[in-house]
Amino acid sequence: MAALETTIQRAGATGNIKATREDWLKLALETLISDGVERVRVLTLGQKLDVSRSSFYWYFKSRQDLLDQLLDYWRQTNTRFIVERAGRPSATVIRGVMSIFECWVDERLFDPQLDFAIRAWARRSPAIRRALDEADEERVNAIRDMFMRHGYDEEDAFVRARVLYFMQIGYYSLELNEPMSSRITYVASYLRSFTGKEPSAEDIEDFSRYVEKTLSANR
Amino acid sequence: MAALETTIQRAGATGNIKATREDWLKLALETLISDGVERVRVLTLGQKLDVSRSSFYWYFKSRQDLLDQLLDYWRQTNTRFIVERAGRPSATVIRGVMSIFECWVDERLFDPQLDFAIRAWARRSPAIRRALDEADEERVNAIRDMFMRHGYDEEDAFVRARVLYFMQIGYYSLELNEPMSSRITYVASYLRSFTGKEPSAEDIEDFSRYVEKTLSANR
DNA sequence: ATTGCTCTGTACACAGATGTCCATAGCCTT
DNA sequence: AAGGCTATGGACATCTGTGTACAGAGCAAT
Repeated sequence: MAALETTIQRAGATGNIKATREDWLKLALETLISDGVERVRVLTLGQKLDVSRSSFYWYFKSRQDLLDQLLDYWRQTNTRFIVERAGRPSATVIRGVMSIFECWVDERLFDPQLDFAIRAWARRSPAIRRALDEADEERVNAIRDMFMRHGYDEEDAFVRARVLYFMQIGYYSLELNEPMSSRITYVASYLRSFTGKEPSAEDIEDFSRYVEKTLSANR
Repeated sequence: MAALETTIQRAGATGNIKATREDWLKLALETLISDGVERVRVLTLGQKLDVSRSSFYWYFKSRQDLLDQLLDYWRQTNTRFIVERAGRPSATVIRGVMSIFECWVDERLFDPQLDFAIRAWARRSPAIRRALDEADEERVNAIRDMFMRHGYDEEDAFVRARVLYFMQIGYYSLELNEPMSSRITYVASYLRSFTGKEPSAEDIEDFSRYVEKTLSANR
């Protein structure tokens, strides 16, 4: 993502540039993800970029200004893909759930660490809280609708959507760092547990193929 | 909990006491729960207790010393009750799961906010990380064993334990603040989803009764 | 080569946090 | 009432962070 932008920026830069606006943003995002908002600090970022803080205040109005933009970035990524995947037509529920599972497998679709960082941030900022609540509701509703399209009644669809979504958020909360190979071992069990139906051998096979493809693409 | 201790302490106190060790600890715990470790600060706590920081350094070696004791408190609460509830004999899986559900209903058994605070803390402290991983594993294993006692094979039991536990952690991560009345509306659906079996009317009734009793006891 | 624009460094003011030192207030015992 | 001990207040040193002011470096266009 950033490599390209940075190159473009640097090429179009006019003069005496050590750190571009994108450098600051990118490092801030990485820091938000790995360490949380509290650690996104102008001083620290500047030290890492080996540039003084004036550079920052040239590009950004204040620290708050930067944080606002980090939130915007999140808004435009994580939720969008879940809703899109849940909305795709699918032949069976199993296939529908598999479609959503793709988000948990491919970090280009859903970045759990970023989501987690936002969640922590929301604990102490009402504005973030609001944005997050909206996102969560939008996601659960999209998953519920998928279940309903496959004939589950509204309550059951809602509960199953929650179980599926909350379970995944919970999984990320634990930060287990399991390799993908162990995670997919249990796919059949998860599908059975989430849908109440038995996945076919072909379902499992197709999903494994998708995971393989994704892993090599992200390498 | 704290009212009693505080009274005892104050009674036994010898002299010129404005803030007891327990006052500091209790406020620190509350702050940890509501705002996270980063906000557990000697200065801030002192201001709230209306006492200078020297008082703190009389009781505690350092801020770290205080934090260590907060972790100990957590160690001795949350995990213990989950394991205990999961280990109780139960006539059916449904009853077994209900037994664990009690922890999610009664904050005297499991304090989700505290657990969450520890989880956030673990992100930036390897020592906390280790303690938390151990606790998570212990909890999942206890739930898995419960499923196995009711005839689920090991893999299925393990996945169901994870779904149940992760789903709950995920639920807390979202911090929905739903009233208990809406939460119990879906109990039947959750039981069905978690066990793959149909709860009886009596099961649901008994659980509602338990919730009622707990709510009034915690009031 | 001069001018102008963009970006950077240095310095300053200020706020909030930790930890240490030491005098002493206030109760308890004798 | 005097002394002793516990707990507290206030001062000081130090560190980390934000934000502002301003001079000036370095390239680009003229």
